[in-house]
Amino acid sequence: MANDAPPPVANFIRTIITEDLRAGKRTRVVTRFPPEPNGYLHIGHAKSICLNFGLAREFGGVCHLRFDDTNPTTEDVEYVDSIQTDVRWLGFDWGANLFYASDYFERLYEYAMQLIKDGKAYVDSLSADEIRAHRGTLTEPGRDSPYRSRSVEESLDLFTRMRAGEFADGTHVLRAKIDMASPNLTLRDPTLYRIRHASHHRTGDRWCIYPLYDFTHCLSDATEGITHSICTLEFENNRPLYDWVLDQLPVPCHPQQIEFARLNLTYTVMSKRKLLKLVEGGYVTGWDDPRMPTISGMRRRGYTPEALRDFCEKIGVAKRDSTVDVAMLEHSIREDLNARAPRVMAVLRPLRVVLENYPDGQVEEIEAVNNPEDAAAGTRMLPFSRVLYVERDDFREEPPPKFFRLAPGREVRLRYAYIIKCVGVVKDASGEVVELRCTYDAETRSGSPASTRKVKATLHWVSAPHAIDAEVRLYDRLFTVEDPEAGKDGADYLALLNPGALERVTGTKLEPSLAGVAPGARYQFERQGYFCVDPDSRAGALVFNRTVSLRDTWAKIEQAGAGRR
RNA sequence: UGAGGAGUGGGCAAAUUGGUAAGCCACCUGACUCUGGAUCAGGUUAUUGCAGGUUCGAGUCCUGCCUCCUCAGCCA
Repeated sequence: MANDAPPPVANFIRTIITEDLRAGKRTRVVTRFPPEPNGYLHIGHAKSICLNFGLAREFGGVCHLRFDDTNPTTEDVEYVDSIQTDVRWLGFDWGANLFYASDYFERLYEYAMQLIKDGKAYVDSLSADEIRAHRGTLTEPGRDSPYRSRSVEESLDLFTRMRAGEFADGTHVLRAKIDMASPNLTLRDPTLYRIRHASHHRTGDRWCIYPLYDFTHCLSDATEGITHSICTLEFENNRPLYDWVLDQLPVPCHPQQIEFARLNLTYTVMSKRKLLKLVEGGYVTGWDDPRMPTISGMRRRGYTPEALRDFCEKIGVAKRDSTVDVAMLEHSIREDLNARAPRVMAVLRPLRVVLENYPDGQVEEIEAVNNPEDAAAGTRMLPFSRVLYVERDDFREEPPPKFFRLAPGREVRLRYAYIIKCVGVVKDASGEVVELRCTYDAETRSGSPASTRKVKATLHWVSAPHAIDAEVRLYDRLFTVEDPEAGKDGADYLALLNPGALERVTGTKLEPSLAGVAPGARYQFERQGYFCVDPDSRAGALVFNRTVSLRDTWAKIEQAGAGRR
């Protein structure tokens, strides 16, 4: 269970609940997270999960997990399984409070029958098109269906036969009898039930009529004794209907619906429909592709539940549409991993270095700190030898201003080891640098008394004969623009996918202590970023994902310089 | 041009409910540093959508206006 939460940030929902409790309007807090099992959860859901489970915990209440599974044609057990995995992974526990709207189908049916008997619902036999035509527009009232005045007996009979399977899809629906002239379109005799001869992932073929959201959700909430039914802004228009249904029926309680703004993040999309398309269209490798804003994708990428929870707390909760800078998310994961991830040496793009004055065949054991932020993490030994690899980016034949790293004639320190000096550059026929000839200063080994000399840079390195190979996958933002959905209807978002969002780097050289690490393990590759072992890893063929890079001041300087030129 | 919502620095988001604009992210300095990381110290961005009004005093109250979002599925 998550219990490391920082002091809560004030938000309007906490204020409402606090006031309800104080005034005696409520005596306890029961919330619910009600996903439809038609897709994988994403970071936007994480906000809702943290809100609902977080509020329940904060006020000593409970939070239910309830699947809103009323549309058999789009839902699947694959999704109900993944959702449970994700919520649990995020650190929340619904205890025995796992529910399905489909478990309430019989009760919902009885409620519907009651509504018909009370003259508050009727079976309409108009086609979908006709119903639409009768609905009116935003500025014009709708017209009553000719079937609206059907007798209670006839509606009862028809509804019973709908359930019995006597009619084809689309031939009849059950509608609430409210007001076809209401300025709120959701109140213009909303459809409550439709016929769907489809098999449901839980109820199989027992039903061929399925209740719609507006009828199901409020009654499920009331059935479970929910006190605060928290949902997103687009349901604001539906609140009067939520209340209407509950007001017509003998329900055990009347939960309060409260709406908040859903999460939007820069450089990604957050609609299940769009994410599904990325998966089905093969634009990504699956729901858990590390480029995806899904919980499973982020988990695979190396995000921690702690970081996600911290992020959700930091962004706050309000009623205004907003888009959070992805930098905020990156801050949360860096903060968490900085404190916990063991440091390790990994050279992504190796450049061979030969220490001309280092004895051939000699190998020293060098002690390295596992995590400077955590003394308890201890130290480990690294082999050091005459031939090493350093990062290609750490060498410039013609160093630009403010470049502190290696260049001909320059000295740098090799982390935990010696200060070396570049005395020669070896190039191949095409002029590319393939090797650096360097000398080392034997007096400067880390920890030795004579090692106080300062140099401007410290490089990570790996001993060539001891290094192990790995593939490293570097991820960048999924889209090239901040708001991929900005175009009308977000139609063209696929054209905005970032082709550089995934870069596979092979031939990466790692320190030997990494041999045999298990999928999921997280490390900081010194000076580069946080990485985790991908499940694609095989013995002798490790694959790492870059979760997030380290803050990179040099990259900023270099970029600013490029901009000036 | 119907109804319902929302407008606070570059991005999020508070403001004890009329008392003189928190915090986080980002950005910029400087210190420190065997990660150009982390940390520490400091700094720049706000006439709170606009215009009036009430008041000793308004982000908070009143009036008018502007902008943005949601709703015309037998999706949720």
